[in-house]
Amino acid sequence: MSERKQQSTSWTEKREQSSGTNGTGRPGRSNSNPTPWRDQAERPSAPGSGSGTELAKTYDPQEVEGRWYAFWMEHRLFHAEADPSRPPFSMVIPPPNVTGQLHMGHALDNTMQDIFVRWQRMKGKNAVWIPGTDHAGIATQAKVEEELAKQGLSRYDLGREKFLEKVWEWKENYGHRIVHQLQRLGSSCDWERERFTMDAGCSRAVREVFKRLYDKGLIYQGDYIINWCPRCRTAISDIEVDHEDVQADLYYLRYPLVPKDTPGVAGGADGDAGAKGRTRAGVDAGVDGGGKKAGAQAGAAGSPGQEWIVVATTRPETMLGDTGVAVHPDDDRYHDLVGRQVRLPLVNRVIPIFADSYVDPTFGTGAVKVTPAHDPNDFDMAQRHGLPAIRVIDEDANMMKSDDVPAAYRGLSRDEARRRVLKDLQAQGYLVKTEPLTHAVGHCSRCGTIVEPLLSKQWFVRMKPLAGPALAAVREGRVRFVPERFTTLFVNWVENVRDWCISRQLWWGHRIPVWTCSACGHQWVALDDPQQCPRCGATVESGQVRQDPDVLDTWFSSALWPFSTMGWPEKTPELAHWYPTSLLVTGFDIIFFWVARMVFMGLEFMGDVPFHTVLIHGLVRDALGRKMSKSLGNGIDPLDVVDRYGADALRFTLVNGVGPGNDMRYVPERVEASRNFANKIWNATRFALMNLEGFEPADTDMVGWLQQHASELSLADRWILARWNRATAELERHLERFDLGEAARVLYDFIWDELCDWYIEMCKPRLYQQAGPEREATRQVLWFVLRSTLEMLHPFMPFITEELWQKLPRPQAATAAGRTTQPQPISIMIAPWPQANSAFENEVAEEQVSLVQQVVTGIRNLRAELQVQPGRRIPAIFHAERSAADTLRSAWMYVETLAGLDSSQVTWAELGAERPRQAVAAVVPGVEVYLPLAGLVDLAAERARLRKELEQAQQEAAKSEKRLANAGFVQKAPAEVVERERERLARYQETAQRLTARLRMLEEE
RNA sequence: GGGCGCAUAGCUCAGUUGGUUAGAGCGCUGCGUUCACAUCGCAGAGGUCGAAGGUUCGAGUCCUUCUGCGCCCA
Repeated sequence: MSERKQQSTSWTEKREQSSGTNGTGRPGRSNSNPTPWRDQAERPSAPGSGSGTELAKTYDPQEVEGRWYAFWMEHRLFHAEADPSRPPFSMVIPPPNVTGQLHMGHALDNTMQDIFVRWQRMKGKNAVWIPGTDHAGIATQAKVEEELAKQGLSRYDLGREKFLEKVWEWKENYGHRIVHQLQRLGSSCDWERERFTMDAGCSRAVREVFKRLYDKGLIYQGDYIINWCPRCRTAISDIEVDHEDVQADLYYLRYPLVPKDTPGVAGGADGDAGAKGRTRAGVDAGVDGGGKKAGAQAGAAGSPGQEWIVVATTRPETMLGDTGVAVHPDDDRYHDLVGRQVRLPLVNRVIPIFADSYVDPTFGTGAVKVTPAHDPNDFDMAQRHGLPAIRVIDEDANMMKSDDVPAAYRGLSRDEARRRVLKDLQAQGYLVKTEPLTHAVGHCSRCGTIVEPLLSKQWFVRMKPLAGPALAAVREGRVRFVPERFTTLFVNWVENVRDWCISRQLWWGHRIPVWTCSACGHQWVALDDPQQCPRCGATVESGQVRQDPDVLDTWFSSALWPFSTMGWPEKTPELAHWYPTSLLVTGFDIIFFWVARMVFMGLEFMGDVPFHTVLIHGLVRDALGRKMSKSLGNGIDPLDVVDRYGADALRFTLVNGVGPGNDMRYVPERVEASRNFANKIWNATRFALMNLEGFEPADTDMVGWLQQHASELSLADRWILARWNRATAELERHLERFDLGEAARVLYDFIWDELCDWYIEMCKPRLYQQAGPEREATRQVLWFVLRSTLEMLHPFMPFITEELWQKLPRPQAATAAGRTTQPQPISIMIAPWPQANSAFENEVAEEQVSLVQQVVTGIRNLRAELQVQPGRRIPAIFHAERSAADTLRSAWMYVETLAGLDSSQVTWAELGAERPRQAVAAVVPGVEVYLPLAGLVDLAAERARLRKELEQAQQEAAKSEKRLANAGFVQKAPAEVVERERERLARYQETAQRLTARLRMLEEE
């Protein structure tokens, strides 16, 4: 059953086979890692590269994505070797179910991880993202059993060994589907390190862990009540049970009391203890409780003078297994009855009435029947009071064919049994009444079948000793949850954790490594399959030494994932360098299943937490806000979305503007918006390339270049660098806080609003002018801003950014002339991460462009109101303060172009000069612009418009005045805030004043 | 019963150390095909930030209560 590694991707058929991890638990290191750096001259013509000016008018992701993924794989850019000389960054993937296929939850989870690992890689970290799948015991076994069923076969027909061969076969054939799907998203996992929870290495880790826990007494076997799924035919753990409200009935049953002094009833020894199907609860707890069995005759329901106790139950069929009736100790109604006995109808067993504070006196009659073998709470009570547990329901959820079950009910399904029991109880006068009741019923989280609580012999892990250190780690902040609110969820669960039932009655999984010798009774755990009993020498061959037939819960192996994937229990360089991992990204739904258990196991076996930060995200819901589910059929296949809009668009949609930890709805319009965004970047680059013909980027860093060329920069150039610098710093801040929603928004706004809508428009005049140092400077700025912005966007949209980045010119002269030792990266994936630098700050430029924007927008507004032809150049009259006039004159080219003015018909005057009459006006702080458009001006409309503006300005001014009139504000608020408020007031007052003047004038007409 | 989350423009959602005029996408209105982009551009309309109190000079943001919806645990 050796596991063969099938390294393959959707696109890279010819990729050389790497040794990978080959299931030995040691990541392969056969290939020396070829340097991912190459000189420009050696760079292969980029896939599909052509001259940039040939860029298509719209972006076609289908044509681009596969190529680049193949390129990355070919150059092993996802692969990392542990390099102690560089700071580490590591993540392990939450292993998807090997039978699964990609859904939106995976898409979100993996997009987030990919963003972080690509970001950290570009920052120069020794970054690795270890992928893999889990064997999904029940799910996978069920899949294969389904296949067999089509041929009319069951797994029992094949036998265990043959069946497992089938499962492995199935896994080899179909298990890579989800891996290919992850690759289509662009996931930059180190596929050479791909692992599977049942590969040799992980299996070794499982055995090692089992043995150490067993030897330490933290794993035990015992008869306890567990959750049994009759359809999966296995035990499942508490958290694999989903409680759903069900409309049901509450039945009130009358149990006749045994008369006080009936001889031969009290103290009857239970001669059947230990008989088949009957187990004494409390044995393991050390409580010495004797069962009671009476031989008295059943009394007829209608006997005169008969006393009763009425119990309420939702599961009347379980009454066959009742071994007691419980009431609350403080319940006065039943005080006298505690210690008495009842005779169980239909069964005739005599059982005691006892008091236990678990009982809720307000529920039903305040008296409950106790069925220890089929109810967890009853089981606990039985343990406390030493009552026997009698199993009456079997593994198929049918009534047991045992002496404990009256013959009439043996073999019936639990539902049928309920009907028959009720009928008989009613016939005999024991059914008092029935009430409707909505209550929570446990369902198997995998198949939805109603879970049957069963008393059963299973393996358990003691959780309390493991939970302590985990709590401490979280409380001390060694493991941090983001968003923080998930910490309490974790802590509450861990504080109340119960022992973990780890055995599963399946064939597919890690078989429990416990052997028992029937010759001498020895039981032991072995790391390697034994041939004989170490104590008496009895052999496996003889059939005297047997391995436990059950397998372990899949989550047992998943709990070891952060270190088993790195080669534990060997001491590997990977563990030394990359453990603890840096970040775990997952959904809140598996905090208990997986996150908590990894923390437990990591602390126990590695002596350290498995990760420092746990980033929790929400669910992807459908457009109506419903959970996506198979049964509803409302799931969206992420790959359909990728086919249609591209992986980049899907990725961006999944993170853009999503609040941390919040659920999100999948709305197709949002993907379209992201697709449009991709197209916007595509066309911005297309424009740049059309204007970068013959351009050679400077062979120094941008800060150095700026120092040398500052005087050649235009206002727009200085402005975009300042804005770029802000965006860069802000992006970094959000990424550091793990807030991808805000990070993506920063990129979106910067690229669309500032880079495309303003900078590209503003730099056109210079680009269209004759060659010279100024044009070259602008080309350098355009090139730099675009390229570095692509780099910052790359973690979010890896494909399109790579495609465009490759098409942009690179500083090739530098390397060719040997003037720098810094080689050029062959891929944006390993380009250095852009960093903000104070050299780019420029508040003056920002203020000046802000004025230009206000003036331009004001003029455009007037043009739109007056329906002036967009292409028509119009005259204007500027009244402006000195400084504003200076700014506008120096930025005249922008104003003229962007506002569509005819410069030969523009006149200037001081603010306050006589205002023109037949004109509309835009009023901006420090500037009034008049458009003398005789014939177009509707004075009534103009007055109405100005009045509205005046009203707004007055309102704002009033707000400021009020604030400043408040002594507390002036005294207590920071001086900076007060100063800003004063400026604000002055600005609005000035504007209001000028609007008033203008209005008065127009009203004189 | 306990805990958590959400409630902001017609719709879907951002808005974390409390501080200018609360933002985006989609939708809507008007105009527009001059060579980056109609998967586009320009301009615009649209919100008493669920309700009521409180803290504060100042609250969408912090506290309390309430209402409605959702989730988790018992």
